[in-house]
Amino acid sequence: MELANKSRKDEIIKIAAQLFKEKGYKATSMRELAEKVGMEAASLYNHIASKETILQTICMQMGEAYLSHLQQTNENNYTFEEKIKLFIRLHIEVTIANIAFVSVANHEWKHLSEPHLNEFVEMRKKYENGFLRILEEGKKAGIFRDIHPTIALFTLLSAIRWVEVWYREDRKISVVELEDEIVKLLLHGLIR
Amino acid sequence: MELANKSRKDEIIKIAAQLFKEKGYKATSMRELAEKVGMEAASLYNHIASKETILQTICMQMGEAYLSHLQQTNENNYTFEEKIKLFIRLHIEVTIANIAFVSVANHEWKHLSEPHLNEFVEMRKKYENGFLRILEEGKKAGIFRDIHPTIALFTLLSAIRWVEVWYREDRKISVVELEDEIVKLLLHGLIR
DNA sequence: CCTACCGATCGGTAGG
DNA sequence: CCTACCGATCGGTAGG
Repeated sequence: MELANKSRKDEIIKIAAQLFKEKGYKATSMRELAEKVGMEAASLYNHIASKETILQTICMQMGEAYLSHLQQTNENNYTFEEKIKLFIRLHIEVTIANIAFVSVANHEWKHLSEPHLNEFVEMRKKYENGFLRILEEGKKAGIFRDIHPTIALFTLLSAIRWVEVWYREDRKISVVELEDEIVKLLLHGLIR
Repeated sequence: MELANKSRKDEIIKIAAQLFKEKGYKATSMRELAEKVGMEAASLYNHIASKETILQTICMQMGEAYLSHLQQTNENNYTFEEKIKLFIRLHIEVTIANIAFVSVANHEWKHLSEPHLNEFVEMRKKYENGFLRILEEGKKAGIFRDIHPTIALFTLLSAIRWVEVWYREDRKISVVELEDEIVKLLLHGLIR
C-alpha cells in the first residue's frame, strides 16, 4: 500500500514535469494534470499537498543531483584538465538523464515561494561557485587561458546548461559523442 | 495625439516586458501591468488589443533584430574568422541593448498562439540555419575545428544566447570587454 | 481613461 | 478516489 502510493505519487510528479516543461508551470492546470494521470483533479490531493509541492520536489531533486556531481568532481586527485572534462561530462549526463526535471528546474524555479525559492537559489549559487573555483585554480596553475572568471563561468555553464533545450534523442547523437564534441569545442575552441 | 498615443503604447509594452521577464507571461496580470503603468486595467485596452498582442510585439521585434544582424554578418566579404567574431559580437550587442525583450522572447515565446507561434519558430530556425551555414563553410574551408555541426551550433548559440540571463550591469563588465572575453573563450578554448 | 461588470477558470476543500 | 462546490482571480467588454 505504502509502496503503491509512493509510485503513484512519483508518476504524478513525472507527468507534471512533462507538462510544466511543455506549457510552463503557471499555464498547467491541476485539471489537465489529473486528466493525464487518469483521475479527477480533487483526487490528486490524496497524493500531493499542492501544485507547488510538485515544483519544489522537482527543483530540489535536481539541485541535489547537480551538487552531488560537483562533489564527485572534487573528490579525487584529478588534474585541472581532467577535472573540467569530468565536470562537463557529468553535468551533461545528469541533464540528459532527467531532461524534463532539468527543464522545469531551469525555467520554472522562479515560481517557488519562500523559503524554497531562497533554498534553490542558494543551491545554484553553491554549484556555480564550485565550478568557479575549478576555473580560477586552473587559471592560476597556468592550465586555463586568462579569461574573466565570471564570464568564463557563465559562458561555459550556459553552453552546457542548455543542452536540455535543444537535445533530441531523434538526432541520433549518442550521449558520449555529445560529451566528446562539447568538451572538444569548449576546451580547445572553434578555430583550429 | 497620434504620437502621444504611440509613446504611451510603447511605454506599456516596455513595462510589460519587464514584468514578463521577472514573473513570467502567465503569472503577470493585466491589473498588475495597469498599476505599474498608472491606469486602470480596462484602460490598457485603449492602447493594446490584448495581453497576447504585447507578447507578439516583443517576440517579433526581437526575431527581426537578430535576423537583421545575421544579414549584416553575411553582407561583406569577411574571412570566416572575422565572420564568426562579428556574429558573436553583434548577437551580444543586440542582447545587451534589449535585455528585457530578449528575455521574454527567449522564455515566453511558447505562449504565442498560431499563427504567431509558427512565425516566431520559423524566424528562429532561419537564424539558427544562418549561423549553421557559417559554421559548416568555415569547417569545410579548414578554418574551424571538425565538430558535429548541430552540436557546435547549439553549444555556441547557448553560450551567447543566455548572456541575457546572467549579465548584470553592476558587474562592472563593459560590453566590449564581455565580447572580447567570450570571443576569446569560444574561438580558442579554455585550455591554453 | 474610468466604473461596473461578465463568464471562465483556477487551486483547493468537505464529505463521503 | 469521486461528487459537489467555494472564493479568488483572470482577461476582457459595455458604456460613458
